Amino acid sequence: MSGYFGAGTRAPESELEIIMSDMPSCQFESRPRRIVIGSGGVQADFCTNCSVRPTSVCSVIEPSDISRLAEVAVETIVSPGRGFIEEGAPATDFFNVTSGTVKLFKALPDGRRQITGFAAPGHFLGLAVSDNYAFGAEAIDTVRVCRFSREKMSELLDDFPKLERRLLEEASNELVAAQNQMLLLGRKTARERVASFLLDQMQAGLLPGQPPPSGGRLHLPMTRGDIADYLGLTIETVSRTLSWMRAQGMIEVGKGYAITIVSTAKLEVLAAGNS
Amino acid sequence: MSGYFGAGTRAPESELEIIMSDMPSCQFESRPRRIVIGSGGVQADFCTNCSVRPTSVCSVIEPSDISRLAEVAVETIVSPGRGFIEEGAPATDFFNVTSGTVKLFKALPDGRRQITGFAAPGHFLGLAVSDNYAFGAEAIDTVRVCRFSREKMSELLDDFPKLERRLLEEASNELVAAQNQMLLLGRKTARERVASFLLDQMQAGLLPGQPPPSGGRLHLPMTRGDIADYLGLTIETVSRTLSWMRAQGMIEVGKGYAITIVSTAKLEVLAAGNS
DNA sequence: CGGATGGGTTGATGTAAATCAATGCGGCCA
DNA sequence: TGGCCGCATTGATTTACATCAACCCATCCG
Repeated sequence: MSGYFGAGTRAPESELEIIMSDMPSCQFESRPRRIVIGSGGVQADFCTNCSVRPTSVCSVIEPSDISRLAEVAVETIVSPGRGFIEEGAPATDFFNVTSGTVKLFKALPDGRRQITGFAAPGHFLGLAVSDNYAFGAEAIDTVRVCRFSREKMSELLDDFPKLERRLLEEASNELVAAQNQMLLLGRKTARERVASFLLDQMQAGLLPGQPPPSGGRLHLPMTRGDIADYLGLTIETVSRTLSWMRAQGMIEVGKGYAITIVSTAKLEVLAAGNS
Repeated sequence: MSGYFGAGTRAPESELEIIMSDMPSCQFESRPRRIVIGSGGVQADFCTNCSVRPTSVCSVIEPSDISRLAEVAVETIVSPGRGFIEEGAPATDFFNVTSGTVKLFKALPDGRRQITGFAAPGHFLGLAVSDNYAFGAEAIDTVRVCRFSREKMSELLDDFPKLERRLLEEASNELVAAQNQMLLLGRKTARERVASFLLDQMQAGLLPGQPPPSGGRLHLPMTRGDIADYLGLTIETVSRTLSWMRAQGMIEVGKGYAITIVSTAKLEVLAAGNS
């Protein structure tokens, strides 16, 4: 019930920081090593030239006000496997994904993990009511994010009412996705889950800002383990189900992360529940 | 991407309508029979005296502007088992629950159902990006809701910026709840799910506007079937799990809808994953 | 080069929860 | 009053998926 965008505390920033994968393991680094590239003034075209601006929340800021945005945004590069939001940690920042794919997740004390979503370029991260993040976030491939402190975000919201409406739209979209995922997790079979997932991924690939997926060719950046944690299954079940779909002539499973959808229709029948 | 609060079309309303349970079955009634009580002018204290105003989104409207609210709100009574939002139907209205409990759900073509949440008094309903509802809503017990057309809600949002921020807070809260539920549905065992549910229900009962739950006494308005559909289980598993918890001395299962929580600690250990 | 490591597939086996089934109970109404 | 219906509980059986395990194939690196 208290202030929604509570003011966080954070030292002044420069333009570009990099969260390096300087350790072989994937452990979380809550105080990332920062490499500041450039210093002093802000490039005027920093946000103007942003590739995801047309599809992100930033699109509601008029070109004339874009410098306001560039002033408070800090671009950060996160290397694969590295976390940049820790579940339960103080929520100091908001993020906007500008390239790469992020996995969002919650975990139980014993390590069981549920991925609650994948964030593609243009996705806004960090909406949280409490002063702590309700979920963790980790880069799947190399990820670039734009970071805003809660403090500065709050100022922006005061000055640009459109931004608030856009965030509400964003939140509502996520809510709809979350409801779909609850239906999937609570009531769908393994085959239905995987089919739904593949169709969703294809749909996501059709959105602007992504490489055009010609044919039914998908390039999934996440591992089988990630897919399993997203669908509430095990790695083995995901693998077996994909093999089964291949045997049914629904998909082709390429080497690495490539999957080709051969029959959208068959997958849709499956996903809808005609198991 | 189009207008968020699209303007719906709706005939002028009066103050009170009742969606009757005039049929023994529970089938959905998309065109409810309306019984208008009173006519003409609007009571000035309609919203002022609203019991849930302090805890609902309406609280951000200043007392001086409260008449604006009363002008566009229509109170509706929904009898038990009756639906008032149909999944997929055109999203014409927003709702604010003022008494009773509502179940929100999504369904698969073959009838499998997932309850995505229960809405208690003060809860705001109807956030949807598209022009169609993404979920259905049905009264569990006798429910009173305040209804706003999208059209009029849109006007309110333009005039009261605070309302927008409050809605964002509401949406974010729901998002956090949805993420918790995804973790539950994807990764928790039946016992963990039921334990989490009971603790959540106790927590919800402690919030203002609800009858004070003295002791660990809960009065769950929903059936075992509803609980099962919420937790992604079957009726039998819910029943067996409750019986097991009773045998463990964690709870007492009273007649009807009463459950008493004997050991919060034991339930918390269970819910956290120490199955 | 050779061994370690991480990701993936496939097979054998186990099990938690679903399904099938019987019974009890309270409310409703003909 | 008796029969029906919805809801709940409990038992027997089945099953979809998890678990355990073996193996392949890259990539990495000493």
